[in-house]
Amino acid sequence: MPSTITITFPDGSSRDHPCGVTARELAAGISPSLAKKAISAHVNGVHWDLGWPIEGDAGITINTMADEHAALELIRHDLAHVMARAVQELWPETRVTIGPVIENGWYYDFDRAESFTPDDLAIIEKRMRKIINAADPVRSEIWSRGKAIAFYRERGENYKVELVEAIPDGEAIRMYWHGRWQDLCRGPHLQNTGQLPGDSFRLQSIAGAFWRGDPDRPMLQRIYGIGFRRRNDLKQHLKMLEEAQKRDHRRLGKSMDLFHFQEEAPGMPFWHPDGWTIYSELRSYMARKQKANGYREVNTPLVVDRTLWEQSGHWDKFHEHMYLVNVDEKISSEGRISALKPMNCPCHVQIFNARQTSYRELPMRIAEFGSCTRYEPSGALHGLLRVRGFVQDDAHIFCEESQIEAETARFIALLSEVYADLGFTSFKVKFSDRPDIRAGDDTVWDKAEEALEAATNAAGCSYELNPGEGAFYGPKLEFVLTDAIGRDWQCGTLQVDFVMPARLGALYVGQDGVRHHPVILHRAILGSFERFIGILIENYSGSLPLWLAPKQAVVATIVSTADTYAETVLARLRDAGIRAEGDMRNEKINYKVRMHSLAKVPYILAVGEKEVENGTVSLRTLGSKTIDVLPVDAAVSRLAARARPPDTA
RNA sequence: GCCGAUGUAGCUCAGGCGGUAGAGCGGGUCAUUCGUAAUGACCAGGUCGGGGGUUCGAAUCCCUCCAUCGGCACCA
Repeated sequence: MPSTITITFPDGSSRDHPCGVTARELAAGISPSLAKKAISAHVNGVHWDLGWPIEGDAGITINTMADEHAALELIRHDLAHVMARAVQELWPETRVTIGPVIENGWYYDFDRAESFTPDDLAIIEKRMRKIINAADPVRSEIWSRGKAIAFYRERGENYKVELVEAIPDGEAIRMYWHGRWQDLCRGPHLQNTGQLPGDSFRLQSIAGAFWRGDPDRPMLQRIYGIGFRRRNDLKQHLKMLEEAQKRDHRRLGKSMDLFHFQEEAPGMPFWHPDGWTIYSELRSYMARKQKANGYREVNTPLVVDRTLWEQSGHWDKFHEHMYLVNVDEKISSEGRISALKPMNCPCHVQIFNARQTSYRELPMRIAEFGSCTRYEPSGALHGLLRVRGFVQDDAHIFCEESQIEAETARFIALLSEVYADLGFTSFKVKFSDRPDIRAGDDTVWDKAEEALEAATNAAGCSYELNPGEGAFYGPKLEFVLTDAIGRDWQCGTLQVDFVMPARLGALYVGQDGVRHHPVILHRAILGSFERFIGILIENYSGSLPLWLAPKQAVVATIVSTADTYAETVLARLRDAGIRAEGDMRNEKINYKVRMHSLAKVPYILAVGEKEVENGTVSLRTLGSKTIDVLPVDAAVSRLAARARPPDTA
């Protein structure tokens, strides 16, 4: 190790320092105020604790609270420690585990026999402020594994023992102290707890979480917090959450009278007329899009004998999540067990297998708006976003290996068009590769993953890796959309499958006259109509584009003498294919405008004495205060033109 | 499925240390005929999620089941 090292600052100036100098000392060398304001450093690009020694030549920047990224990271991380300390001070019997930074905040998992209550959160917050006010110094040391394990054993912190044991050889075991309170942590951290803003954080919720995500290990109690640099940022975030909750599709579904759920059929939506209108419009649109892109639509049975599911491998992996179907023994002596189909692929393969297919017919694209039913775990159900009964916009592309690339590009293009039409211009793409439990040997998986990866790259589609999350029969691309409060949901998917064709005996005759297994591309664009509509409602806050709006226009009378005229206007709109309704109630126009605006009806056509006299309507557009007075013909043709679905416009 | 919370009128919610329930919106009726985000009055609506227990008496306390919400786990 050299005795002196060269430190270079962002302005390009550099100086020699003794090896092992800390960023805190460097900051102090610049100015006392910087030493006080400093929160951390970046040393050769690595986020660095002010107290860690620097042991080689380095470029360094000193961070203060003005450096947003570093500041938020530290604030949230230190708040996690301060919260854990507060909890252990209040309830010393609590064992601590882990507490990472997450988006907007942090969580910490605790093991404690008694449950935390919502009231406890305020108590913990108060204690945290006390710790912040104490401005206790933060320091760290690197310990040997043996010393750390002994330390935690003695204190009964068994989870920490397990964590220390799991740290790979050669990685430092760093021990941190916030005042006298100790935690195992990679760091970095702030200089002292007093650097934390005491008014810009909040404990949000308590939840259960399995230790190490393993359902066979103990259930811990997780406390979530959010933290920011300034009180205003916190307030803004809370306000945003509140606004987001108003967009929740479950809430809008109720207030807009689109659908409901009830105890007798958990996870199975009852679609009301207006909700079903959205559904039907979307389905017609998808049918046209797919037809125009070379898909043939089919329909397959809802109830299928278990032998088919055994053959496909779904029985083995998912039979606990399948609805089994049988009939009264007095009526049937067959004794067969069938299942409601949880997915469509084996059925589509039956259609493929029903006759001999030539390579000339490939790629063969078979689509179905397939009704599927899955017994999802009760805790997974979530409005329309996770249901037990749903319809997939499913299709299977039977093709040769050489066609994977072109078909992938074609699919991604189609999906992008559809998403853009539906208001989603940006979306996440995840690449999920082989899971631990899977069908097919590794050579098949190598081939499938390589093919999908190459095809995705060739299509110019960037993605993030999602290791081990593929389907049991093949790797998949997931097209992910986000709900009102930022939760991710897989909607579209593309899966490359070399396994199912062999299992289900799918064959085509190649150019060489020999039979081959085709490759199956499993794909969906929306995923399920249910989930997609849920996201769609949230994305538009219920104000759907005109072509999807259940009620496109309301003709509202101002005086009852306009009733007859309103009826004729209404008839004209309906003749033009507009979903219009009349409001001839004995109410003031103010009331009607308010009511239909709240119901998010895109157009209100008000008619009173003037309109009757001139053959006009007063057209009011949702979200706008201006009113167009125009002849009925003009209004009808304007609405009709605007109401055309994007693929027919 | 697991941890925790919640469940009162169509909706949003108040109340309830045990003595059989309230508001606002919505709905109905009547009056009002009004010009772009709430006209007024009156009326009807609830076995307080289901079942069981304690009690003279349970919406309120206890047990249990169901559903929902927030997470975790799961997601073909």
